[in-house]
Amino acid sequence: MTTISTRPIETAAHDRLYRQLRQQIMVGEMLPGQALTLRGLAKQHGVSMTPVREALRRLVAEGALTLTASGRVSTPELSNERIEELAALRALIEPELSARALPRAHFALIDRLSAINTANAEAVAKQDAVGYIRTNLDFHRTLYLRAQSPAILAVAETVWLQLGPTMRALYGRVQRNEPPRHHRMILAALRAGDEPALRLAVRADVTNGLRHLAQRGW
Amino acid sequence: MTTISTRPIETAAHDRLYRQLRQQIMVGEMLPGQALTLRGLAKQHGVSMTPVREALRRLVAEGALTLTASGRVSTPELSNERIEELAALRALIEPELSARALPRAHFALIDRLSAINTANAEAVAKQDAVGYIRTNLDFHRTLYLRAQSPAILAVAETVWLQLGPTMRALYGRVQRNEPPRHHRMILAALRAGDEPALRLAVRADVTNGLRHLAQRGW
DNA sequence: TGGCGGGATTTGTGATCACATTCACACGCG
DNA sequence: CGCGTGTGAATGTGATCACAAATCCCGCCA
Repeated sequence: MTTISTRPIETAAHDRLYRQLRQQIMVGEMLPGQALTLRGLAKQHGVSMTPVREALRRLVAEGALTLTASGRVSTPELSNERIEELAALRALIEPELSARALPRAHFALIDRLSAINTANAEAVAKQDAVGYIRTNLDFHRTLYLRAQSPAILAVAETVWLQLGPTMRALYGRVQRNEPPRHHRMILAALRAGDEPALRLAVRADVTNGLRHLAQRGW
Repeated sequence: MTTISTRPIETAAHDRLYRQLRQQIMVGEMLPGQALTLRGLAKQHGVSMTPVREALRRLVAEGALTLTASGRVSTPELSNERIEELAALRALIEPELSARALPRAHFALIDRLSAINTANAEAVAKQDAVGYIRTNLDFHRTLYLRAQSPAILAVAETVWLQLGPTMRALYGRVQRNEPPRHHRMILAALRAGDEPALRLAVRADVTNGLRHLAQRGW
């Protein structure tokens, strides 16, 4: 409407919108079942329906959003079975990523992980659900980036994305009083260079958080 | 242009196009590096650019197609490292799927798997690369469907999709003279109800086919 | 009072157009 | 003869419009 510069120097509008929504979904800023409309998002972001459509289509393809029979999109309300599957995927993939990262995990990385863990503790203290999820995922992503395995990491992030709204709904009501205890075990295994222990710690960390989800009556 | 029925009774145009392209890519009907244009596909399928855009965006999101910096889409030319990662993902995920399917794998299923294997052998005899890939994937999918784990199966299919063009490029030049020998081991393990053997056979089958890919100079 | 029917509104889908960038190819200079 | 360069074609992006289906909501009838 205002500026008709169809291809800005930076990134395309649909791509910016995609990234923004993806981030919001992954860290749990949206609750399960929240509806999104093309015109609503378009007006909200000052663009036309076209880029919104592309961004949503992309997110639906990744499982970040679900599509009703009539084409409406909303954040997913996961069934118990689906949560179990996603937890199983995390338990399969993330130990592998951590093992691949291990040979390249030096002191500087472990220090950064510790710092993220501290920020996580602060989010816990402030009862900040979104902050908790974000720092938790940051912890894992920072470690896995060292694996130099972008394709595997992408799958892991897709799983996180699908769990985003559900994680928020859970962590929003479960009273937490400390950061994940398994994070310390992960750090210890990294320092020791102990791959079996690392795999176990990562698997425990990943399945522990999600065990609670499936137990509640979703 | 002709029929202005924006929402047909069946499925949306972009969805039909998506499925068709996805199938073509997965079974290796397209070679790596093949370029796809919006207007070209639109004209080819008798629709406007809009549904084509959505179908392509979706396929790109799934990794079935890659996006150049200027927004052009083409089938991926995978690096050695990426092939290794995708093979590792298959090796992680598919044994799990087979193990989940095992308790529900009765005679009827094993018979169907044998039939698919026979069709696979015919494809080998006819030097039909696409037929080989299709029956091979059918073998795996038919087994995994019994796992009743749609989220995990979806991830596996996404991996297959990413490997599609590359598999074609490989199987098109490697002379095969028999169906995968591991398929018989899978069937034997299913009949015996032996989960460890099944996991091993599936892992071997999955990594065996792709080991050749990484060895060639991609 | 509760469910149901019908009209108004909302919403997704597809087509078409304008525009800027990118690509391809051939021409011309060194 | 090789290589950069410029021009025209091809391509992706975004906006806008028309249309039909889905949804919502309010009033009516049992």
